[in-house]
Amino acid sequence: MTDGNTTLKLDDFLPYRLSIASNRVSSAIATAYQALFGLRIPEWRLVAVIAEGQGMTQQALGAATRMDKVTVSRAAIALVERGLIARRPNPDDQRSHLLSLTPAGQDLYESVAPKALELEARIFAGFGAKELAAFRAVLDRLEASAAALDPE
Amino acid sequence: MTDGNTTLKLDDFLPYRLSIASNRVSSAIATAYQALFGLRIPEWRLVAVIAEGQGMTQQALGAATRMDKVTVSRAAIALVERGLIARRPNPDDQRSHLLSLTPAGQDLYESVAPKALELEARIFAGFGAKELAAFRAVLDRLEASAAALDPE
DNA sequence: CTCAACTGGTAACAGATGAAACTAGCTACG
DNA sequence: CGTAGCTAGTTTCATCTGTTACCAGTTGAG
Repeated sequence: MTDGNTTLKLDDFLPYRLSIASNRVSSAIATAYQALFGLRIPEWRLVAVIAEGQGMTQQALGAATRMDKVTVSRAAIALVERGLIARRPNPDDQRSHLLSLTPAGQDLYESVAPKALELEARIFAGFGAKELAAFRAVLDRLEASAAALDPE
Repeated sequence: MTDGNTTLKLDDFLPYRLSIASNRVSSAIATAYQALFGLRIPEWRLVAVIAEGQGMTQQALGAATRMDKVTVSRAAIALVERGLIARRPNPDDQRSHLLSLTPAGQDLYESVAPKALELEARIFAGFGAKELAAFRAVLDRLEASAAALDPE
């Protein structure tokens, strides 16, 4: 070491670790979904949320999935094209549609969901319940505090 | 609830939470670096690693930062253009260069590093040391187990 | 009414990122 | 040596994601 100043080991920098870990996990999941169901992450997220609450607008879906409205729009179009979701006109607002799963979409969801849980279990295997709960809690607070800093 | 089947609340799905939190944090950091120093994340990562170990090849930098060699190449070119790093020929291998910080790069690093730590502190404010250590440990194991699943 | 400001959704555009193709240099084995 | 196969780095191309611009429809003030 030739410098006598502030040093920052990248490996000790938490935002970096977080980013790496998250990218690895996302990539593993994306690969699996793509291979198993031909779904990309935004599409799968939409399916999951619509399955819990049929008849939502894209607006609501964007809020629920934290995705941009553009991303939601594209995913929705792709899912309609594949016959996995259907759009009903919204009687309260001509501009928007209410999205719900078609029978095919419902079927897909029912095979995707267990697979998702299994994948999650495999990735998070070897962690204790308390450990995971703590991890989740940190993520939640982190999400809030980072959002507060970034006025985007 | 009208279905009697497996349900998966997206909000309970850890990979999703992880991805959201990570994106928020990365975005906050990217915004800050861009505004303060005109650096993008890959560039800043390179600076940080080169500062710890001058005279590395891009190959080595890629391994250290977990970034693609293309990303490293682009970041290196951008940093050279700005006069923040210099490339020396590698006497052992004509194909590769050894990268090190210029005085300007060193200066920049010395003002970036404290700022980075401060940002990290702010984002992770309100967490206990033990909590953070546990969080870090989970990230580490996660990184490994996700990488193992994704043969990419 | 009707006009201005606003919102849901899409399209067009731009930036970031990774995979594949390519170039130049290295290494090994005949 | 010389040629086949490999590696460091760059370029090219496709893909993903978000910002901006835009259109149709809605709401509220007058």
